[in-house]
Amino acid sequence: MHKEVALFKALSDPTRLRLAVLLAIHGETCVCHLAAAVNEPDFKVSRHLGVLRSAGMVEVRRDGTWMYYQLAEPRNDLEGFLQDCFRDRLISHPKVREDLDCLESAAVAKPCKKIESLDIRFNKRGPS
Amino acid sequence: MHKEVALFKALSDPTRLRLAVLLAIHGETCVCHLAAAVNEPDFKVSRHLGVLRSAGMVEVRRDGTWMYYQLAEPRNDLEGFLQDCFRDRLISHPKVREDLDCLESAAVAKPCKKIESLDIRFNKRGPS
DNA sequence: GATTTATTTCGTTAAATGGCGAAATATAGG
DNA sequence: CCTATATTTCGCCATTTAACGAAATAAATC
Repeated sequence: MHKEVALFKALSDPTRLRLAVLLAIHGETCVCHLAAAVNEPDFKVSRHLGVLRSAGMVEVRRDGTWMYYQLAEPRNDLEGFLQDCFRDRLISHPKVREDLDCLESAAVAKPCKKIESLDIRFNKRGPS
Repeated sequence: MHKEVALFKALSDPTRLRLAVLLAIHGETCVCHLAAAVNEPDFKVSRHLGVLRSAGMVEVRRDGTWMYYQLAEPRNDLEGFLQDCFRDRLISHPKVREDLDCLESAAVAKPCKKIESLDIRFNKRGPS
């Protein structure tokens, strides 16, 4: 049951849980915006994302200087439900709503380049 | 989200996860049988059960010198699903099956008193 | 009082976390 | 091409937290 233990351990830190919930609700997001959302230094958020990645919970994609993280495809019922739960239930949690507001503000104040161009092309807000 | 973090932290140890799964499948069980099931010393199992209790995952009932633990009633969707998942999915996990075999052997070798009398009265195996 | 079961305490060891600075990676400008 | 800048990650160390083993303690029974 090493895999299940690793999954629970990855979610057993408040910052990591907040990051996982944000990714579940908001979708693909760059590190700097996540850092603004949870109000923690970049290097700390980066390290926590690394832990989530080691547990197989998130995937990362590079675009220029930015690294975009998103939840990985669920590998079993447990992971699938947790993602559903994060997206559908925890969205009403006060702390999550607060984080989402900070994320939105950060995305408006300093939109990442690639996303910005997407905004222009498709006339809608990008994933980050 | 302290409560969710505490829940995940409680399940982020291999021994505790095994104990939680055993309780989900087998129902109310005394400490000595749980210790035999996971093949760990009593004091260690007792401590881990204490952690699960602090997280609100399990309840305890005293009967003579025995302490009977069982999963607490789920307080939300997350806890409810996890219990369902433990009971219905992880039952096929090799380690869990092995633990269940050890639990069964221990219950037969040294049945607890109260349960033994229940066996006689109802002519079926008790919860432990 | 002795025995059984379970929990707690204490000291040690291992692991996780956080902060700071440096190093990688990529972009932009001259 | 070189430098400057922005974003992210890594290395190192200090601090905190968690887990373990052995013995001591508590609670109930015989």
